[in-house]
Amino acid sequence: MSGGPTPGPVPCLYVGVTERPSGPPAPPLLLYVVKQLELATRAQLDALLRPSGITALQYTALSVLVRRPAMSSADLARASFVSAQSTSDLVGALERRGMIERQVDPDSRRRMLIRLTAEGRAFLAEYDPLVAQLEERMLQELDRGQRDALRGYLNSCRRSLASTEPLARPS
Amino acid sequence: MSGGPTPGPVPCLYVGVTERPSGPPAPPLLLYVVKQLELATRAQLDALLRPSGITALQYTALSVLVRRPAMSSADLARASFVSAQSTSDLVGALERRGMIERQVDPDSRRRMLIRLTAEGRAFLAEYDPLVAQLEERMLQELDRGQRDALRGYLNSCRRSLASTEPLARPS
DNA sequence: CTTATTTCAGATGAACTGAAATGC
DNA sequence: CGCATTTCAGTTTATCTGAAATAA
Repeated sequence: MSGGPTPGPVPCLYVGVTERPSGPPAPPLLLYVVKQLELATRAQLDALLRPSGITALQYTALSVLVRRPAMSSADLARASFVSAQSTSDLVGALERRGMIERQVDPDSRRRMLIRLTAEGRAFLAEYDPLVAQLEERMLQELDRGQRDALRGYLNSCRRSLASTEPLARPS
Repeated sequence: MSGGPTPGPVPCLYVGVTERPSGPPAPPLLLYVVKQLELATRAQLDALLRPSGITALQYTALSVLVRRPAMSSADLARASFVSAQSTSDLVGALERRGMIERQVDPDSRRRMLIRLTAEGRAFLAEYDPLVAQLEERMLQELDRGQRDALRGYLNSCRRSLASTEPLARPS
């Protein structure tokens, strides 16, 4: 607080999210809109994948790993903005499911490099069209230029948040 | 799968996320980029709010409630793409913290209408500048027109996903 | 000795489903 | 009775922190 208790009437503030004296109401924070969208996409991706027993998180991890062979669990953590402990669990689950296999990095016997198995690739091949369809549905109102712009803006936001944050070390 | 086991070499697929024969690698799914951005924002919002004991989720709920007085818990659930049970917990926590108070809807004695308390408004007033600063940092590379475009695209995506989904009933 | 990677154990937050009570 | 709202109880998923073992 900054100016005392102000117990009775509403303190009238002119910034961000709190109330304004008149005029158009403040739009929701983009932070909030992003969260909502993530919630909606995850719910639908989960529903889509439920019969397979693979979670949305595991699927997105596979979709990253297929493009970047020979990552370690720690690499994946850095790429995903989460702790190494979190990805360790995730990678363990995918390994038990036979979707990936790991072998010791010849350059460092402490690291385990991840590779998709044939089963993992087959799984992605099976679900890829459905996921692409979900993404298409999400983007249905946007043309090609708008989609590219959206991608660029989202990456810009991610980069800006990562730049001053210790969680995101770009390896 | 569609054409057999293909055990040895990698099945070569031309859609979405799986590998292509050559050319530029497929960009990450926007679904994934959105998730990453949400993770980054929530981590930072949580860090920012940690001293207050209010979670990022609780804060965003307050930021919605300040703009929409006299909502019920069920209204908030519909506005947030989550189940009524989830918001019930959230609203209960905010009530115990003294941020909101509820009173029976005169039009329906089953409904409880939510109002921010003076304490809740003071809390938002205190943290609003910090949250606005976080949002500003996220958007630092984007000019006004790009920010408006981003907001519009995100809302379009959310709408498109909601339109065919039973979770989102527009009240 | 320090650092990075992996992993185990426990805690927490935040969603879900199912079920029950209440009011319209 | 049917439907909406709230809430209780239990479960699941996905993060976190702390701590330990291993390797460079």
